[in-house]
Amino acid sequence: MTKYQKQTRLLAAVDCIIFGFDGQKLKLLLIQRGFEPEKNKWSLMGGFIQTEESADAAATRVLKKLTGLDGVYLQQLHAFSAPDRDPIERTISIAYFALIDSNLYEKQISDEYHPEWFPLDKVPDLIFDHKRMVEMAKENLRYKAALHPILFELLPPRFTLPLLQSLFEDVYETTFDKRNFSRKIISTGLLLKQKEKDKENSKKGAFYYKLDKKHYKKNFHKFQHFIPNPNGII
Amino acid sequence: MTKYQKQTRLLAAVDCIIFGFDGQKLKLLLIQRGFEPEKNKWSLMGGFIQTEESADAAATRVLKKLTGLDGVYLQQLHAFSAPDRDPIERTISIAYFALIDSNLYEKQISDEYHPEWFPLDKVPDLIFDHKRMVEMAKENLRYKAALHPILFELLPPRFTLPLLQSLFEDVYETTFDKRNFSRKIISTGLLLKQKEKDKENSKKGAFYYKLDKKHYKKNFHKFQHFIPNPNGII
DNA sequence: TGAATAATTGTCTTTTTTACAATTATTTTT
DNA sequence: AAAAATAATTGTAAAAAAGACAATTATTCA
Repeated sequence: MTKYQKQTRLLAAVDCIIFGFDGQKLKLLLIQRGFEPEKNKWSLMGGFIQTEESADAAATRVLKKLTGLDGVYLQQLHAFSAPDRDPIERTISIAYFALIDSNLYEKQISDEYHPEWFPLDKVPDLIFDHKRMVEMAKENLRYKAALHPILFELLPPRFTLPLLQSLFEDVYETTFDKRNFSRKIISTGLLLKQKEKDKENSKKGAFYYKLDKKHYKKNFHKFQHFIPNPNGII
Repeated sequence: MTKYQKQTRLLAAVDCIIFGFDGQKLKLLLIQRGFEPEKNKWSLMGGFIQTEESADAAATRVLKKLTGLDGVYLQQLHAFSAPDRDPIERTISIAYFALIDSNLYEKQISDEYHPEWFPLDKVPDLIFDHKRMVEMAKENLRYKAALHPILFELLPPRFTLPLLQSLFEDVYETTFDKRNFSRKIISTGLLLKQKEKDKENSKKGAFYYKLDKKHYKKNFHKFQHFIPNPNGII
């Protein structure tokens, strides 16, 4: 069989922009790079794509290695490929972003990397083009979360409306009217009201809600805008 | 300096999903692959990323090689990386999609590839995972065009409302009410009505419109949905 | 002059969005 | 036990956007 003889081979990596919400602020999980170049500088968690591994599989592996978590929301963001982005050797990096409930994350699992959570407005200098990756991920998160119910991935299974609203407000750096917010959220039909209340954060207590998984999957791709029904679903 | 000694190097390519509109139908520009494996099978136009070239640059180069066109709308779609996607040797492909006015394209430029335009509902079998790339590009085009004024990239500088509507109808495989469509389009403030009419396609003639470039750039990123103003612009 | 053709335009109804504040449940304090 | 404090919950009216629906207009051709 022929081969693609004359072409350049190069390294391929993945990097993960890991968003987490601790109930207060949206944060980013960063590590201290464990090897040269730029050893001990802050960095996104990443890794090289292995011989028999897709980029998706590599990102899943890398994410699990750092957080210990499976089944996390993870999606490809963008491939970064400037020839000089890694000074040692040409490397293409496929960036992914992940959304996790940061309460599930246990630091102990990967102490090897000295991971830390940073609020989005206090992200330190990052190696290579990781700053740009983070910027793009933030932009994409806002874009996507305006149309799809993905921010729930950052919350525990049971959450209150005030908590949900504070998450949205943090993501979009704005405030919403409580009445309008709850009406809009409830009208999506995605939430199931629970009988129990969270009594930890207020005297009156706030009802818990859960996602209605059936409607969640069915409605995930829905959106309306210029085109009333872009996917022909309704 | 250290090197990333133990890692696998692999091939990196780009593939272009080229959409064109000829005034009637949205079409896809495909080529007949010029080398083994799968020689003479239908394929997306693609090429390997060169040593000193980013993926964006490679996609631009490849697109120009086939169409002769510069300054075309081109955006990264997704990186495809299944280990066995190319049977000869492991290759990651970064897919891009392009939007061109197919009247600008001249077949002669690249007769080497025997390129042909195919309506979207008559796309032949394609090599490797190119079918999947096309599916994803169609989906992404619909998604994005519902929120951003990118379909204009498929039209000549002057176009009529009936032509614009037929393009939207073709992209979304549906029909729109003429009155509501024009009201909505005009209300974006993106169009400048011209004094001349197109008299070729009807007795009455239809007024030409042009894009208002200033508003186009300013409003490109705007959209409204769940979040009234996700980018804090207004 | 009339018929044919396709572009252009208007209104009413329904739905969605927005702006805005009083009431309720519970705990803490007096 | 009553009152105060705190935060959650709920309603309504006005404005804007979307949707349904058909008559009129400009032009060419017979």
